[in-house]
Amino acid sequence: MPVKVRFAPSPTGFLHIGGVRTALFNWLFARHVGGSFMLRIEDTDTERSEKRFEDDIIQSLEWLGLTSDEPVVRQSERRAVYTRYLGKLIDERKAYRCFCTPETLEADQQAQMSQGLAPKYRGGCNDLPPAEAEARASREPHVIRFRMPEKTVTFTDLVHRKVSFDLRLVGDIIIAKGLGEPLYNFAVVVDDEESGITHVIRGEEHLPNTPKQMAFQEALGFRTPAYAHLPLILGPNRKKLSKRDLSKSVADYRADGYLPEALLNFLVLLGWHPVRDREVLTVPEMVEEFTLPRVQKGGAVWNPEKLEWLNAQHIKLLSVEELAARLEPFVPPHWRGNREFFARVVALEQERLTTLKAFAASASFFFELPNYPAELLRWKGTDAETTRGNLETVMALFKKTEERSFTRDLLEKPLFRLADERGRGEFLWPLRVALSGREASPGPVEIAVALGRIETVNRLQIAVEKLGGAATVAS
RNA sequence: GGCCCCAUCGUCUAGUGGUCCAGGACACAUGGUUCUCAGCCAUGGAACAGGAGUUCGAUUCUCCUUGGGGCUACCA
Repeated sequence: MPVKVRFAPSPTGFLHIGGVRTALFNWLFARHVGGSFMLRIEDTDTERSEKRFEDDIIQSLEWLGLTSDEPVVRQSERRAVYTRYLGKLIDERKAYRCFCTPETLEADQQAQMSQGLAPKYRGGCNDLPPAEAEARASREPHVIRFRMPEKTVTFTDLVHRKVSFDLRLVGDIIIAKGLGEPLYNFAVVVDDEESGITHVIRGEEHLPNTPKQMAFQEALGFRTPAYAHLPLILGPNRKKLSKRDLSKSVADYRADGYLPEALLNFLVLLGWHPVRDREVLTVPEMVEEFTLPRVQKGGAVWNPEKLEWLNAQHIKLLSVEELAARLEPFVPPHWRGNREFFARVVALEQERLTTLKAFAASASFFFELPNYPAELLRWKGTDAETTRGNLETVMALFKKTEERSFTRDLLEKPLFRLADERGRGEFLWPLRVALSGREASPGPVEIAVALGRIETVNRLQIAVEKLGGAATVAS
């Protein structure tokens, strides 16, 4: 049977990091073995499910490149199917209608827990004669309970190895609020069977659900897929990452200038490790190397610094053209007016960038005349006269340089000879500040070359004037 | 409370009985690199939770303790 996996989020919130990790591992597993991956929207809870969340999930997955090989399935569109199986279970006496009130149930549950018992249903509806139950069903609100077999279930989890649960402790759980309203555990089993899912890869919080779902499969005559429960992603407090820890959704990371491949790279390393120690991986490399047996058992704490570092690494991996294209949504349109110039700036900033978003702030001086106080031009208290003299010297040098010789190679030599004569700090610092207006920026020659001769001289002129020099050296 | 899962540097992890006085990455510290910041390079500190057992030999196997986590909904 061909391998088939699914990612089955419920649209009750924006797609978050934990969800992406589950989707990623499913997708990688499918790609690695040549199987298929599908998306199923688990919207059986009509109260909490919202269309905008579903849209966000689909769009985010698309941005990440974790796309479904098949049309998206929505549980809300499959009610008739669940109803049919529910009816079958009731007819076969494997499930029954329960008329107990939530209040009664909760009281009994409390009572059991205070006695140190595992709370389970003992309300008595399991003994109701079928005819009577059917009669009451038409006029009384009720739920449907599954007659849980009294036995221990043992199964082999692909990451945890052997796991076993005693179903006697679980009892007759509710599988639907009525014939038309199935609950999670039941709907999952039906859909996985009908979709031909061979491997269920999901978060470890579902481990206790597995034996229940296996009991349903047995009752319905379904096959049992292979299971792999992934370790949880933990917040700084070592608890399951919640929306509170991570007010950030995938869309937020996108807006903050993270690359999808960097986010994926970071996530794949949370609970999995390649055979070799190389950690910066492209998506094709992840597909190539991913295997389930190398998945970790313990939970992993989310650490944003490493994500930043990986993002910087992936930015460096991009070609200048590609990076320029990805930067588009993050910069004012007029910056991109001159494509050639924009590319030159991108090339300069590439190695110092950690996020796409940071580009606008650190590169703005290339596109707009910098505004800075005159004092900034003076290196460690060098007096204004000396500083101005140094700037005028550079300006003179640049002015007599031919346009075609205004390159990094040809400029560096004479400039550094001068810098050695005048003192590197005293000479280079004011030059760099004159061009960038910043305390921190790329090197002066690099900026000058990117800016071009005319604009460079122009900015030097402005700096000289700031230091009280006359605009004498006009050309 | 009950059931289940887990346990190597601060964090992510390598490690499947000897090759481990435990390796890599992030972060941190120090030094180097054309002024600055970043980057890059080098160096450094930093861990097998504890106790029994199995074994000639345990980070690796078993058990217990401790610690952490998940589940225990007419949520998923």
